[in-house]
Amino acid sequence: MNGRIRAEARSPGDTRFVEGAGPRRSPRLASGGSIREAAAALFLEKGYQATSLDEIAAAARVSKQTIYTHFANKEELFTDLVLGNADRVDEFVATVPGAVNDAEDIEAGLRVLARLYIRFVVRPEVLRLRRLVIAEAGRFPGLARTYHERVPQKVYLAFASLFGELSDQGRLQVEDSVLAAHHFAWLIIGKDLDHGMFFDPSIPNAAADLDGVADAAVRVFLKAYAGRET
Amino acid sequence: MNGRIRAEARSPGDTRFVEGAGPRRSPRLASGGSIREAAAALFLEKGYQATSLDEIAAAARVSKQTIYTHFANKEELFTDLVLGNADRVDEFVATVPGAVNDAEDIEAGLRVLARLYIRFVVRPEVLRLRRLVIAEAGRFPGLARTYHERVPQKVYLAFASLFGELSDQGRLQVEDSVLAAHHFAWLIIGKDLDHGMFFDPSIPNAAADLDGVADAAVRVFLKAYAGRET
DNA sequence: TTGGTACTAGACGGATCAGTACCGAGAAAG
DNA sequence: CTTTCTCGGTACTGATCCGTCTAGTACCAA
Repeated sequence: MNGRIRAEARSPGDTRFVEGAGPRRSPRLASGGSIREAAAALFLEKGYQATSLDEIAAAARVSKQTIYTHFANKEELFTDLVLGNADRVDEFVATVPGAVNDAEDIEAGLRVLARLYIRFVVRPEVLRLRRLVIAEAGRFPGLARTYHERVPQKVYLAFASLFGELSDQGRLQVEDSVLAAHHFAWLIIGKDLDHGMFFDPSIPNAAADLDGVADAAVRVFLKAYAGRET
Repeated sequence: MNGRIRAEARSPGDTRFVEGAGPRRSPRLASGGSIREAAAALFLEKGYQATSLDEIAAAARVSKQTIYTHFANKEELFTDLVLGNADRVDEFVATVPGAVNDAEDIEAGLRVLARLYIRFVVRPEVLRLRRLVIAEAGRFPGLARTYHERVPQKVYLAFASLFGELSDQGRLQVEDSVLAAHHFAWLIIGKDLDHGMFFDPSIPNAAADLDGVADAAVRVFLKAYAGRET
């Protein structure tokens, strides 16, 4: 059912065999990566409980025993996946200061930032990972806390620090920069994030005009927080 | 392990027996309610998969067979619970128009509304139900859609209709009332709802100044959408 | 050659769980 | 009193699944 060519054409254990179409199985000890990939795909699609290790092993074209040589148990494989993919926010967070400072005025800069932000959040992998973590927050509360610190919180704090600087420069009028960061974030992503939690993220909101949503959020934000621009 | 008195003091099948402290089991065919209660408590605490029908039966002081006379299977019991508790939004939605119209000015009215709203959303039962639905959105996409329509969407639309009226009266300046409704909603609940998804809702955000958050949201909203007050 | 490592394939233990079957005890109706 | 219905208690079936274990193969280094 997996559409594999391998089973009938290959003698068992022959690692040098090159697949007809698929990539060659990298020899020796490189299985960790393919296990991670297969586990990610299955966990994100079906959830933690509904994904069996046998399925993961089959999808990774690896025996179950091999999984247990790389990971202690199912839980460790799961947390490794969640936290491994969590670091991808850093790419976005790094662009936050520059997005505004490189722009001509605050409004243009925030618009750029807002558009980057909503596009980052609305991606199916991000939505699915968030959903997965929320779903297992009861079973793995520590993982949920860590994920929240490493992903959403990190973004809020980056916004807060940016707004603090802009306020010091008089380009914004912000009293509580963390509160302003939350206002900025949720004005932008509230609607689409909510949608992504309840509906299948792979067919994203057809009627979603991401740029329009981002621009409208910036407009509201600046009405409340605009300072005197140079 | 359930701390029950019943097992040792009661001969099996004696329905007339009155429990030491608990309420008397209502005779004949009234078990539907207690099953629902027990299922709700367990599903909301542990999730769908992790809750077994044996647990529900034990908690409801009912045999497993009795569950199957009231519900076709586990899935039906689950959807019944989710949709049954979903109708509690109506109490809130009904107060939306009055909250503003009964107030002296728009700002006071929106403040009342915002405080009601955040208090409604932040309740542990609401957060847990939302988390449960999101967690099972993959397995029960139809249920997730229905829940979203009956709960969050209903609130957004109530806000939108209110803002549309207020705009017609010149008391607000709103072009897209649905967009304004989302802005209003997420300014208020974004931060705490996010927190409630990742952390245990039973120990709610200790540092949460709900009134302060609501008032700040209203301030931002009105900077962007205020009309000319009479 | 020898030994160690990484791997496959498959079976198995032990446990959980949804759903069914069966029995006996009450309760209500005739 | 008898029949019929509801219900609790419990055992059972069939299935799934984690994690372990065994047997055997391929590769590499000493």
